[in-house]
Amino acid sequence: MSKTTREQLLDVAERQFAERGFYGVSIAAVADELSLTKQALLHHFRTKEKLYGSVLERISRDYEQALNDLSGQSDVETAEQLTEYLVQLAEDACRHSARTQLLMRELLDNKRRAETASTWYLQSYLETLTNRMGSLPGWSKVSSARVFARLYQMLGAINYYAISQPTLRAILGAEEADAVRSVFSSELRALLEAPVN
Amino acid sequence: MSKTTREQLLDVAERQFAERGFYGVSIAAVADELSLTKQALLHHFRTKEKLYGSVLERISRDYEQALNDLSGQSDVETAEQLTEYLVQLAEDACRHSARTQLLMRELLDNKRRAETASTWYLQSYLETLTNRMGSLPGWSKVSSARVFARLYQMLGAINYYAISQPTLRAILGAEEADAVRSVFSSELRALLEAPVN
DNA sequence: ATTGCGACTTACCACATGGTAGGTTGCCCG
DNA sequence: CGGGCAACCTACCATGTGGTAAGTCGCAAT
Repeated sequence: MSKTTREQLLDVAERQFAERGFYGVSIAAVADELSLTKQALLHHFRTKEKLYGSVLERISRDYEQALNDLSGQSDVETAEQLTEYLVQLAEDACRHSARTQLLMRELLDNKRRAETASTWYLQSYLETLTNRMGSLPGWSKVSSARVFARLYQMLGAINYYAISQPTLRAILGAEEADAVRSVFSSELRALLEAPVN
Repeated sequence: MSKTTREQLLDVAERQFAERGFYGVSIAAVADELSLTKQALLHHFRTKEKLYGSVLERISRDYEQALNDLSGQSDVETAEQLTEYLVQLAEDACRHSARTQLLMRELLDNKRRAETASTWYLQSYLETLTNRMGSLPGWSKVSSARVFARLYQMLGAINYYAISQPTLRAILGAEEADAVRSVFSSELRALLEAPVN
């Protein structure tokens, strides 16, 4: 059985919002891509804001689930597990760059936007990761601010690189961009071995 | 003597584009903030795209100059100099977060946008930095792809953190956010001491 | 059979947008 | 004094936008 119309609308909206941002997308354009009228879209999502919110909600649900799946695997965390998780995260971020882009846009916009949907999901996600990193052997005696700063630097390195892919391909050329990509994970691992203060 | 109208328009446009993105800003709103009509704005910049381009151009000019200023100071680069430059960059990025936000938005958009203005500036900027990092003692025998990957990770950590400031303040609370900020530079320095492959 | 309802449609509207056309004003230069 | 020009202005317009109103159609339950 194929996807429901609602699901397909969310797919298209997610991609368009990622590419052009909230204001750059018209609901008519989203509906049009499925050969529907915009009123069909408005039937499923009463307003444009609601559509955008649903897209965000779906992403946050997926992320949270992915984190829970990984979380359940073992009680004690080793440095290797966290490292592998972040490496995996980087690869996912590059693969599903649309979602990464959308979340980056949300990060830029949510100062103005009152909705706290993504903020809340980010909150629990960040808390979980921070706690896991803080409970690592080397980090046990470090202040939570330092743990968080370091974690956020890693996330920044990953997400910034992910959304830069098209640009990098343009300014470095395809072969050099591929070369960078092939060593990115290993450089990320090296970063994670940086000394702890 | 005060700034020219054109300069003031660029100031306002820069801030609004940073806050709401290209599509989220109307030229009328920009002009209105200076108690002008939008036709006054259209007199100085013939189209909205041209206005946006001029904003980008001004930023790129400033960045390039800042890099040149630093570049002229000495011929040989030490690891400490590069470190201090990046630390300084991080502080500037947080202080002038509007510009950082605008450039991040441009990075997200320029896949669609044909203008290569920002891409070109990024290109020479990145080349310069990569060369400087590659000529450091520890990095001399490393492939350019690895040098670039590592550099880009640092830039990602810096810029991502800079644009996240408001969100972090919201989810961490003011005091914890300040605590993170006060240790950010020192954690950045630690990152730069990560082992070289 | 009839009712109800979800999934759509066409028709319409108020409004904001980017941009054009054609002034008016004031200042500098000959 | 007078021409020209930069820096604005009012008036206007075509287009696209999000959203409302009211209907059609098919199907499932009563």
